[in-house]
Order: sequence, then C-alpha cells, then structure tokens
Amino acid sequence: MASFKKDSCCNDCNLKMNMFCFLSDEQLHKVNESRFEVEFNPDEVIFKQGGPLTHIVCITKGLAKIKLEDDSNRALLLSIAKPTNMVGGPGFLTDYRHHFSVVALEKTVACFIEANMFKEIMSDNTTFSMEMISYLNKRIMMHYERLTSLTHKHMHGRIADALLYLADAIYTSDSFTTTLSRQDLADYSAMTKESAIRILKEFKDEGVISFSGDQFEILNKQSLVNISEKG
Amino acid sequence: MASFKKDSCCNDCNLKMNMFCFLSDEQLHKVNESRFEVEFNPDEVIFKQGGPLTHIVCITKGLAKIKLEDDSNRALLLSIAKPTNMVGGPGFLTDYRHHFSVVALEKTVACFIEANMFKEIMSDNTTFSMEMISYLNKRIMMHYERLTSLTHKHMHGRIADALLYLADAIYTSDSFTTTLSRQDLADYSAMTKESAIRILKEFKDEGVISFSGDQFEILNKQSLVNISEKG
DNA sequence: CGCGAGCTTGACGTTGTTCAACTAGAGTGG
DNA sequence: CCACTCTAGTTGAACAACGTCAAGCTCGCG
Repeated sequence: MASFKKDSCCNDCNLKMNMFCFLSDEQLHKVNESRFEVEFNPDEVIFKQGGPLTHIVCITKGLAKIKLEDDSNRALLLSIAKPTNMVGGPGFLTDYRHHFSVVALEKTVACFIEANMFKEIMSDNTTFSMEMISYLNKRIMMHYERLTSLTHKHMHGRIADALLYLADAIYTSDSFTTTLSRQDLADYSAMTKESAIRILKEFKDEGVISFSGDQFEILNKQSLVNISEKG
Repeated sequence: MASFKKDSCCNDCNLKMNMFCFLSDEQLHKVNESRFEVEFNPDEVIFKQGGPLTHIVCITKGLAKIKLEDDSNRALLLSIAKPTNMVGGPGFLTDYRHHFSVVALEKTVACFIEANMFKEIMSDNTTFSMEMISYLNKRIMMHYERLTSLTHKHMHGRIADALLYLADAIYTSDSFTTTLSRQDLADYSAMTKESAIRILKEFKDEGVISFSGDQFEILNKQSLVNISEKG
C-alpha cells in the first residue's frame, strides 16, 4: 500500500461520482482539503469488515471486491467496485464500523474522504443527501436481485448471473480477461470452487462460453440469459 | 380493505417512527394534511411488487410480510413489518416502483404518506434526510445478515434464525402464537415447506422448541443460538 | 529443475427437493 | 346433523443437486 501524490483537485477531477456534481465549488474545495489517495496492490485489504469506518472511499483506478465474511471462513462476494464507485458502507450514520471487507483485485487507487466531512456536507446540501438516498436505494435493489438469485436459482443460473455481471457491469464486453480467481467466482455465486469449475466446463462444452485461464468469452449470450432466467 | 377514519393528528401520534420526531410542528402538520389510514384484512395486499410507488407506508397496527417475488412462482419472505415500521422501498428517489410486495398477516392498519411530501420535507430538513440514510443503512445491514444466513447456512441454521427472528424481533417473547403459515416460515428460510416442517419436528423431538399448530415456544434458546451459529 | 498455488477431475456421501399419499380441521350445503 | 370439500399440515420414499475429499494437473517462478 503506497501513499499516492495528490496531483489533482476535486473541482476538476473527472473521476468523481455523479453525486459530487451536486456540490458547490466551495464544498468540493472542502472535500479536496481532507481527501487523500492511496494505491493498493492486488490482494491488499482496503478496509476490513469489523474495522472502524472513518472514511468513505471512492475507487478511482483498478477494481476491488466487496466481501461479506461470516463467522466461519466462508465469504460471499457481494459485488465488485470499479472506478468512480463509492464504497461507503452501512456503518455511516449508524455504528461507524465496516460491515464488509474491500480487497483490491489489481493495482487499485482509492480516494479517502473523511466520513465527518460527508456528514457536514450533507447537513448543508439536501440535494447531496437525496442523491445519497437514491444511491442507497439502488444498492438495496441490487441486494434484492442477489437474494433471489442466490436463494432461488440452481448453480447453472447463478454462474450465468456471475458471467453476465462481469460482462455487462464490470468489463462491459462479452470478451474479457479477469483477475478474479475461480474461488472468487464461486464466492460470488455462493458455491464451492469445484462446483463453479464444473459448471464453467459444462458451459464451455455446450459452446455457450469459451475460456482459457483468465480469458473468458461469451459465445452465446442469449443462451446464458435463458439459463439465468430458468434458474 | 376498508377506509379508516383519521381520528388523530401526527403531532400527537405516538405510533410514528422515531424519524418523524425530527420534523418541526409545521412539517408534521403538512404530513398530517396529506396522510390517510387504511385497514387491511389478513392476506390482503398492501402494495404489490412492480406497482407504482406513490406513497410511503407506516404500519400502525398489525403485522405485514415483505415478500420478494421472482419470475418463477417462488417468493422470499424478506422481513416482517410491525407497528411503527416504515415500509418505503427502494423505488423512492429512483424508479418510483415497488420492488417487493407487502401483505397483511392479520388485521393491519397502514398509514399512507405521499412520497412527494417525503421528498419535499427532505429538501428542507437535513436531519430528517440523515435519519433516512441511517435507516436505509440499517436495512442494508439486515440484508447482509440475510444474505450470509441464506447462502452459507444449512436448513437447521436457517430455521433457527427464523425462530430467533420471530421471538426476538417480532413477538419479543420466547412463547408466541403466529399467523405465519409453514409456507411463510419456509419462504423466510428459503426452503420448501416440507423441509421446514421436518426441521421443526426435529427441533421438537430434541426438546429445543415445542409447538402445536400456530403456538410456538422456545424451550432451549442457547441451543437454538448454537444451531444458528454452527450453520 | 522442482516447488507451490491455483486449477481440474472423479468418486462418493450428504443435503435438500419432488412427488404422492395421507391427516386434521374449518367451512358449506343438503 | 351429516356428508362433502377445501386447505394447511404432515410423512415417507425416490431422486437430484451440491459439497467433500483425494488425487492429479499446469504453469509461473525461484
């Protein structure tokens, strides 16, 4: 984890989330004062479930996985954060602790903004608060999709969902090279890595996808969508 | 579903959520103007997933189940709303549609408040917005618990979770009579009703709980907690 | 060259679902 | 008052889905 020089100012940063567009120049300036960037190497922990939430983080470069860890050693990969995603967490305005861990998937730069600063700005800028509510509501919708996918679908449907998520939401291409391990794919789909591997192989044998190592390509997207829908 | 007379005023209502305590008298008055109450019979739909979100609802009497429905006919019982819980939904400030259904479990009174009113109040009361953010964050924490419970635990652990939820959060007693069907319990725990019944019977045989029809009693809570933790 | 981490495969056992049959209680109409 | 039906609950047996375990593989890296 290397400290990163602050070579730019929020006011003309084009890596900031849409939400920040609702801040006044003065407010952005305030954010800029307190913020700092940190570069993380692959597999480094950006923050850890259970730890104190003192900062809100925005990913400005790279990719990071958001992991729910339970008392046993199993983890659920909830989602993946990519540049200009905010990674706040439900500890904000509640218990000020992290409820998930965030781990870099590749060289990743994160911009740290003090949680207090966030709070201050909110008490001053209702548009910003309302954007935050809107953002949280969208996260909740995502949770609903994950809940029904993970509880009601069979493994084939869940792997299909994972592949569609990567292609559509993360890499925005049907052909991508990923830094996710097979275990990560399994954690995203709530199954063992052996099961994930078996289903991937089946999809490959059926010509739905092709892959070799970390390079994936979706050959028949419609078929993948069908599998996802049929569960 | 019978219309219900509005015999009280928000200002001195003691059924309102904590959140509303941050409103000024004037704001509460405004809420009072537009709100109305409706009484629902058991099994009546308070609102339906997919429908338009025009109002935020607060349960003032009774109990209602919050159900996620998927494309197949399966449902996931996400949680149960009881008096003074707000049932808004992630459609607020986003797509203004409902993302779950709410169904009365018994005779239930719901107080309807215009979503626009909510929005208006938020744009001039930042404390209220921040309370909303805090509320949403707590919901998200609940989703995380449900996600890990439902994906990582075996059926025994999930049924234990369901029983603990009912005893601790809903009926606040280790002995309760419920209006939830076995199917509802199964939907809460993401399994078939046959499986739910079998596990309940096992718990009964082991002396962990006792039940007859809709009357349940937790005999050995510690044991139930252990089962929940071990998955 | 060989070591180790992640990946892959197969055999096997467990967990959970499906299906079908049966039971009990709550209306309903004659 | 007695059939009759309807629904929720219950049980068992067969089956499919999924996890576990153990072994072998591959490939980068010292």
